[in-house]
Amino acid sequence: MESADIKKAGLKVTLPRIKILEIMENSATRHLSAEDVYKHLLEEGEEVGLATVYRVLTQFETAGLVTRHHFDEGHSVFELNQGEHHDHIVCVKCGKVEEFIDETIEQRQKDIAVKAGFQITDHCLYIYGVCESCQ
Amino acid sequence: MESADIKKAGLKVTLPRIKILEIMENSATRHLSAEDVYKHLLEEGEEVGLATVYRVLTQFETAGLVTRHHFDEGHSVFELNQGEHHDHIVCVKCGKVEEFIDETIEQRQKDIAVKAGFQITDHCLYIYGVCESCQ
DNA sequence: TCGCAAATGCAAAAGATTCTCATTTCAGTA
DNA sequence: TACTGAAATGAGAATCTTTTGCATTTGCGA
Ligand SMILES: [Mn+2]
Ligand SMILES: [Mn+2]
Ligand SMILES: [Zn+2]
Ligand SMILES: [Zn+2]
Repeated sequence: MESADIKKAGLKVTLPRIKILEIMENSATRHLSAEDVYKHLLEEGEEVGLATVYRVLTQFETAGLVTRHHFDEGHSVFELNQGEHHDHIVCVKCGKVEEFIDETIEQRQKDIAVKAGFQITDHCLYIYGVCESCQ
Repeated sequence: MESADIKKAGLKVTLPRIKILEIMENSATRHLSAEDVYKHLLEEGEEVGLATVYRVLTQFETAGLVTRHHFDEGHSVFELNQGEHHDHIVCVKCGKVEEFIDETIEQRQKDIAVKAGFQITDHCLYIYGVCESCQ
């Protein structure tokens, strides 16, 4: 994930875009809100506006560089699209997020969509629960 | 679903609560936003504030009378808890929502949670796609 | 290096939801 | 049935997240 990917997406390679990509690559947590990204930028002393963060993340989403999630929190979170599709299990106490993929579930979803006459564009499965260390 | 259910939830049986319950029972669409409910109230000439609608829906959710969903729309939608748990397939063009339940998926989710050391509190599976009449 | 469309920062605006507080309405009791 | 206090409500202000308008800046191809 680098400047080349930004260019490939038909976007100009600008400092805010490079920085945002870097932050999403190097952050300790894979799933970041726009506000999270903005705070990282401030910490690094970058003069990037919050509006730009929102704009860039949306553009990256459109370009397929990141995925946007709506966990039960009232704001979007974004993650870099590296590796393949996966789903999420979220701790309702500490917010920890683990990822998983289950081929059986994936296949059943396709079957369900066919049966309902839908052409799938996307799907998301969120399991909420209490993680081991929060129990 | 009636006044008795409101009382059972430890809530006073008030006119706004009764009306909101009625609307959710009789609406043509099972899945309504707070704004939707509010509009129905206005149409019926009820003088109920939007803030009350939000308050009541949240209370109903806590009491287990309704379920809140976060489809990819930027606002919550609510549905009455009648019948059992189910998941949703949503048309990204017209917004139509169909419901389904798949025992295999339900079981796999439980297995996944156990493997991850989580105690499940809830889960939701949204399939997005284009419905038959929108293709 | 130049020119210009694309991108940005800032502030204002918008959309969804929550909160404050004065007033009203239930629900239990006399 | 009337009385009383706690719970609930309405209206508007406030909050939170996200988007937009616009003047200014910045990549990038010529
Ligand atoms: Mn993920
Ligand atoms: Mn439903
Ligand atoms: Zn936890
Ligand atoms: Zn449709």
